[in-house]
Amino acid sequence: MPDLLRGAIAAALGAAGISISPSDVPLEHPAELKNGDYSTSVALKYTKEAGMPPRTLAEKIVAALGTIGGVAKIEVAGAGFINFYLAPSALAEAVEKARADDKWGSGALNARKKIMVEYTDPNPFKEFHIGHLMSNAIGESIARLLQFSGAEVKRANYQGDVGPHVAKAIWGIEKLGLDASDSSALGKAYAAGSEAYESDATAKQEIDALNAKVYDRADAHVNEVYAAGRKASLAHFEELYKILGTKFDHYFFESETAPRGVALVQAHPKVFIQSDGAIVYRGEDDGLHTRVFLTSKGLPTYETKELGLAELKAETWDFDTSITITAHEQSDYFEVVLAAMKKVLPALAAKITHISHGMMRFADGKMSSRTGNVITGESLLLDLTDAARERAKESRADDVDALAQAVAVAAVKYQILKQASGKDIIFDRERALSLEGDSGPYLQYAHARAQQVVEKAKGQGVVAATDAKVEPNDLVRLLHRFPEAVEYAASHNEPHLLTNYLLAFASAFNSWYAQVHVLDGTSEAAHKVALADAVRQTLKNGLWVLGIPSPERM
RNA sequence: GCUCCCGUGGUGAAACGGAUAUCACAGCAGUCUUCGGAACUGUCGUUCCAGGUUCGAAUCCUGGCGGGAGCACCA
Repeated sequence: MPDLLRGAIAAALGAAGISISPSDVPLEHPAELKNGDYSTSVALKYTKEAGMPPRTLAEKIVAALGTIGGVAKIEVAGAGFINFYLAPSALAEAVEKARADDKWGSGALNARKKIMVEYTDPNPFKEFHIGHLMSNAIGESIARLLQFSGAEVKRANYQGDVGPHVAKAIWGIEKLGLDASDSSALGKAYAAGSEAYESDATAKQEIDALNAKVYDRADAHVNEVYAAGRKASLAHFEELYKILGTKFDHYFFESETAPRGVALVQAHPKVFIQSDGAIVYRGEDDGLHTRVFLTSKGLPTYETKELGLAELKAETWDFDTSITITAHEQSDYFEVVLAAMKKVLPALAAKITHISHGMMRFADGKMSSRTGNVITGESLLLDLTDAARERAKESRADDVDALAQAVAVAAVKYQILKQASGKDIIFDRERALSLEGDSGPYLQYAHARAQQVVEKAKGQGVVAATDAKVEPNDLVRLLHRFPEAVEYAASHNEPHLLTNYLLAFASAFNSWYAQVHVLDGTSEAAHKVALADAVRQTLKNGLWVLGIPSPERM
């Protein structure tokens, strides 16, 4: 429909002596439903070229448009907008499509593209913190947006299993006599090592020595502790991915990318130069800043490993695009790495893009979990699950724990995905734990209601059927916008654009549901059940794209 | 100091340069066991400041003020 309208409008404008291509026709969904299903501001834009007032030009365009199939009414409104109102039959068709096709709304925007999405990226031996949770929520949703719009997607997770943080954790394990195979002890060990590194010169030397041993793998005991800790950490992360609904296709580790990166750096002595004993890339030539690639001790930094990662990714899968999702604080770093990569791996550098998300900031200073520790992604999820369990006990769900978990995931992901991903999130415990209003559970609840009324209709033998003669309401008009809402979000790699739509849509459903009685025993029930069924499937699709589970009862 | 990002009701957010700036929370007033109240209805209240571009600016440009991030051997 959008393309059809753009073409017709461009042709009508041509009749008024102005020639533009259909793709340049501004066409939008009016924010207010009373202003129609589609609207264009061409008459306002080209009023000068046409040499007539906007409304006069708009009238001329409308006259030239004549009638369009599927459009019931075209009118000039406001300063010179042209509004299009779809015919009941066209909207009824959308309802039927939504019911019949569980892929309804999936498009061809990224058809046949091969895209690798790298996100989450926690570090073994460290805790799964809130930044990882944010990266996971955003990355998973972008991966699904891409999939839903036709792309072949591979999910990648890149983890720092070597480097100073590992040495700090191993030092802590040894000093505190902790068990490396206990994932919950690793966070404590890292904290101890990290603190000692700053305050104790002897400890600093010991940790630096350990770091070298982790890289050269020559010390049998260190290797043993390292292997146990790494294994425990990774197994624990898998439990979290399962709860969050992410299944990675590829895992990359810094222990693999480091040697590749070093080889790349050493092979290009003109690009990576000596400076104060270190090997650096001078980003100033590209308007950036200098960054160290090999330390004066000869060890690779994150920058060098990133080069090796790019090469390793490309060997693993022949992608068209590789997207990396990280926190905003790494944006400048990433630009320098990309600039360097353009010099040594130009073809590959052109395929790599970076999306950054904001930081989680705390509304009231340091945030603590219920155990008094600094809040992590994991503790947040646990706290939310506990809060949700209280509600779940009074629900109609068969499995209270499963529901509590599904609601907790919805609550936390929604918080992250409701706003533009580049912006910081002000974390408010009360708000994050809230299961009402502008929240993930609100969307789930609307879905569960629709699901249950459809099931009940089946039990009563009511056969759903859309009646094209019924005057379309706001709910139907919003439903019709779903495919374009997904495409809009996908084209910007912005899940929040879909979240905003789903909230408005779920809200319209709840209002409608409060006003009408679906199973009222009359002949109109069939039409209403059909609409509820379309809402059910559409919310389910939308929640899937956000990476949020949609329980049938709650 | 330099670079980048951001300033929208009491709070948190939305708005491809378009229509009366939208939504939620909190507040206030209601719906009172309904096909599911994790819901619905009503109400109160907002674009940091000063210029500029435009038929039209929260949005673009310039200059302030305020906040955040980054800027050499961490990731």
